[in-house]
Amino acid sequence: MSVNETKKNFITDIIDAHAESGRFDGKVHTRFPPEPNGYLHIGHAKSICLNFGIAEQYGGLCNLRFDDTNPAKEEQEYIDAITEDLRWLGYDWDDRLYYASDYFDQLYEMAVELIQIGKAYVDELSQDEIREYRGTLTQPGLESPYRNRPVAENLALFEKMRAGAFKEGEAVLRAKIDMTSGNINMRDPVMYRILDAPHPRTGAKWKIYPMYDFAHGQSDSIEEITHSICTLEYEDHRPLYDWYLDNIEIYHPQQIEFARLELSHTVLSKRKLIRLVQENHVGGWDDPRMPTIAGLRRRGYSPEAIRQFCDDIGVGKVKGVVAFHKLEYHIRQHLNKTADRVMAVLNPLKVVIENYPEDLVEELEAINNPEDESAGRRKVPFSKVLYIERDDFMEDPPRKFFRLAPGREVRLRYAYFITCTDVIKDDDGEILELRCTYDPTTRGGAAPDGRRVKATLHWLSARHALKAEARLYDSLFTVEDPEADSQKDFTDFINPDSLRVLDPVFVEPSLRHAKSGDRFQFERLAYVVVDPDSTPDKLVFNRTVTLRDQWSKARKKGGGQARKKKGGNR
RNA sequence: AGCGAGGUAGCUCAAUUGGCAGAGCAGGUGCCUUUGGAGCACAAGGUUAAAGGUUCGAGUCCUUUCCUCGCUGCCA
Repeated sequence: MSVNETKKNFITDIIDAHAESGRFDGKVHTRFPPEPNGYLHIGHAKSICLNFGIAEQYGGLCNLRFDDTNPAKEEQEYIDAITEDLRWLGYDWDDRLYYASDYFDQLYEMAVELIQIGKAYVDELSQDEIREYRGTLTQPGLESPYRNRPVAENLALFEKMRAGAFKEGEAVLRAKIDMTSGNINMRDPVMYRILDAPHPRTGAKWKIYPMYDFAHGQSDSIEEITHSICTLEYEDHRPLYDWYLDNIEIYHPQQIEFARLELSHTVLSKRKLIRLVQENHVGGWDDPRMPTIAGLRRRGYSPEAIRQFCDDIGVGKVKGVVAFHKLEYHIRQHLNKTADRVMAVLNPLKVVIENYPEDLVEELEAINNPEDESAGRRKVPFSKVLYIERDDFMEDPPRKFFRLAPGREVRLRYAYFITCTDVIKDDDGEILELRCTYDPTTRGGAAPDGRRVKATLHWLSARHALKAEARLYDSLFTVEDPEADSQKDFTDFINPDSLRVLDPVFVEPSLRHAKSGDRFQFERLAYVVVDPDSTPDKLVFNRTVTLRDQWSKARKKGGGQARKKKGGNR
């Protein structure tokens, strides 16, 4: 996997500056800290590539740490899925798999320490009262009446919280910082709350759980992380991150914030993704239309393409929206080099070669991947009755349509030149089949007399073709930003044609033993992947992405009949 | 209004830290082609949000203004 070793950005600038000043002895140790409350998505991939990538770039290490401080939301299913996706993306953390919950005992001791030095207190204000006392963005907050309890009382109360003597919401442990701070995170933030929920890892041992802010920095510290990279919305939390570390007086990593990925034509918030799943707008977390890693995998995306994409978009502090077509660019780029070409006909039109012998079957040689000679060659059977794509024939073709038409000659890829001699229709005028003749001297697709044709068509021998199912996926949303309209719900913009199932379609017999996850290019159509729903009797193909299509682009622009604007004013 | 962050090509990012504003993608034009794919070539795209200042020299430093985003969970 080629990674740009010299890729520079504002984070590497910071790291280089640290190396210069000697702050971390030139060491680089990062971590990827997902909360196991959902599946990983393409936005996480950016963070993953960043954290693991930077560690690799500097010869350092990157830990995997599950940020599991809220048992009300977290599940083992997500831990397993996240682990699988990370491995699939190609990352490895050796034995450095950690959980914030591993540190619950130490965190508790740190809290006790802060109480002892008078910097934390047990507050018995209700949740609503705490909100009122907090003040607003423009007005300072008020100190809680419980703020100045004696240390001994705080210690006893905190112990009672731990022992389960309070119910949820009856008491919290707060840091004693500054209720007038312009940064609301510093207005005596909650350190511990009571949660009456079993934890996936610690079970019923704890009744109190640390908040993110009280767990994250110390976890980084315990693991001796040097650079704690997170997204922009934690900028306001950095003073608190620093405050805990400084007051507990332990090793102090550097938090650095970057702009999270925004992608057009999709949503990336866990809240919205979970709604797509729960409201059955999609088939699950791994639905090929989902921007999750599992979804992209099932869609046919490769780890290489995702990593290249992340490398391409870079990292900065400016929020922006990356066009979805950029992701598509990278998967095309990778699959063009690696995917074997095969022929498939999605919408068949029967073609009878009138001058071809009735029972003859020829095995014609086809190139598996013109971009990769080592992919080798295969045989494709040719016979008298064929299928071609219905779109590849027009009875009355417009000017720039180069494919088959009455009287016109085209090439069948790797086979022969054929000429359309007749169009057979039913009573309604629907085209049933085409009659053609072939030129035996053009076997393999080259004309000895040097004459040329303007189009090359893919085809299948009708009696050898395999039936299969094709799932044609398109963008899940019809608009660039489904969240832009505050009057409407993002689900209002779901594309009703985001999945079109074609059954049956026909594919060449060489595909008989294709396995789930195998990726191919259906020549002239699309890149596809074999779906896990496939059975030995019936393959199911998911369309990953279409090929770039100049013809349909030209057609959209006005059928190729370039015409000058009237009026002529500029 | 308070605190914080940010504004470089349509989009995503660079600019050797004060020294000729450059790439990739998208869009455009042409070439080539046994995928209308792939590939190749070329052109275009900018008042660096704005104004002022320092300087031989400013995207970069200073001042002011404008605009965008985040923050008032016992979520992360």
